Amino acid sequence: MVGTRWLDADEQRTWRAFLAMTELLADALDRQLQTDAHMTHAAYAVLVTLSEAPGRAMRMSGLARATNSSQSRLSHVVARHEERGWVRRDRCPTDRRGQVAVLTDAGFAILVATAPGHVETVRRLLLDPLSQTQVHQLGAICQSVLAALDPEGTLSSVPSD
Amino acid sequence: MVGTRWLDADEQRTWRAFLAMTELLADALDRQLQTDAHMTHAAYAVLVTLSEAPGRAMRMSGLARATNSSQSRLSHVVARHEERGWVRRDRCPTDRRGQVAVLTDAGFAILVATAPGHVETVRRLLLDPLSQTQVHQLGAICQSVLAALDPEGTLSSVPSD
DNA sequence: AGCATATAGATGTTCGTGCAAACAACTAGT
DNA sequence: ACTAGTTGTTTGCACGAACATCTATATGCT
Repeated sequence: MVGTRWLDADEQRTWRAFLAMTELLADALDRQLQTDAHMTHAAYAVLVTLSEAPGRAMRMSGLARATNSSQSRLSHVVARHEERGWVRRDRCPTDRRGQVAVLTDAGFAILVATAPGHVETVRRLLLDPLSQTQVHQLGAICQSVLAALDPEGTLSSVPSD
Repeated sequence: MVGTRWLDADEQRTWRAFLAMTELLADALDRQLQTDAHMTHAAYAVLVTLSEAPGRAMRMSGLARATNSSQSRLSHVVARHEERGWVRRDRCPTDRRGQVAVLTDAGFAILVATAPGHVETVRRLLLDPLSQTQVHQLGAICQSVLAALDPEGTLSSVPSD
């Protein structure tokens, strides 16, 4: 390929700021969850998603999609949660290959204990520094990029309306 | 703590879209670099940063700061680069504790070969889906968040003017 | 029915990263 | 010079994540 469309100075700045921002933010959030709740962000996402599901239960594959996780990663994450007694695995009644991950009361309690600190961190590091207008702009921007990343809106978790 | 300021529906949507967007984007970029260049993003960042430094050389600690990496991570990354002959480690003339990482010609050649594909991916997945206005908005947003994450602008790499 | 193929999920290996510890060399105060 | 403390860097270890592989069940086709 001959003509690479390089980034101009402006795009360069935006891209690098974006990169630094997302890396530092992810690091900060991971560290918060790790030190306060001995948990990965992937692990936290599983608890949140289950807690919002009907019956606090979900098929493994659906849970994987909902948390933007590979099946392999989810399987490991749920295995760890099971060892801690936060999640239980039931056999799926309609498909004998399937497993249903169920959030236990202990798991829900952990989430209740963990969520405030996490939300507070998200607010402090991402939302508070922005004006309300910027928050809206950011929302629209993310939707646009998601549409490009995810051609056939597989993300039921992020409705656009 | 009694009063957690939970996210309202709007903030919730924005935050989750942001989360999904950054995760999917990072995954896509990592995969691109991995399959096309057998390289981590952290590894790529080191090559880029060195290539822009005077003499294509930089002290380890400065390189760590410039790439938003921990010293430990940088040490591992540079070790791998050294094995591949892309980077060389010289002793620092002014401080005998220090090491200077130097990009070799081979390393520079790899970067030249890798950059176009990477830039193309960044453009296709992030910049192209956005209007020019949105790119500017995103830039401003990132600067604001960075300021919060990084109280005393340690990031010389992202000037705000 | 019978076979190929696809899907759900688990497992093992390999690799990158964080953390804490180790060590060397610099700096400041005595 | 001597100690105390700090800084620059590397290293060992433990853990999470990606990828490929494997087993079991389901589905489609003839």
